[in-house]
Amino acid sequence: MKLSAVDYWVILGLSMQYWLMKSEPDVYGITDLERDRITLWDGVRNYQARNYLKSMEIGDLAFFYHSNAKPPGIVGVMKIVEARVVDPTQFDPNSDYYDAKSLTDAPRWYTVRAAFVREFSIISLDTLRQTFTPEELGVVRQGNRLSVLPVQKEIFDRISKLIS
DNA sequence: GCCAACGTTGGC
DNA sequence: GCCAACGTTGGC
Repeated sequence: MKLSAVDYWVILGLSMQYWLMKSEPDVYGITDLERDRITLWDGVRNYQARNYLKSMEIGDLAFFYHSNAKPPGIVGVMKIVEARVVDPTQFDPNSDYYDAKSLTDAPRWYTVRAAFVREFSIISLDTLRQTFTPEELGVVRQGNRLSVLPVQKEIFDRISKLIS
């Protein structure tokens, strides 16, 4: 019997986690990730989002969400391939994400490496609003600015069924 | 381009 | 520790 990685997770009693991560397609979109295959998710400078990034584990899946897009929405899936990576841009004075208050021996900003899994036709914010309540899916909440959000397994599965 | 939402900063 | 001012996000 051949076991998949997910089977091992189940056997070990580990639960896989699911996420939604935003990026502006003009800055870094799903086609950029498809080209690069793997990317370092740098530049997050919000503590709540950082805390979610820190709790990600290898094998977790995340929806790729295009923000500031016409229309905004979910456009693909990626897989976390490296957890708790120190975001190097915090120490780079030439970076937009430079943080002068972050110390090299106590970095403030951690992130992940994520790999391209698939792209699909957009599940628009409009559709997400029609399908989910703000309690079920945080991204449909008005005024939601968090760029990294957890997604419950049940909701992840329901979104997956909307993929055409 | 507007502006509501909301996180962060800094004076007190 | 409070909260006003300010800056940013992100939909529209």
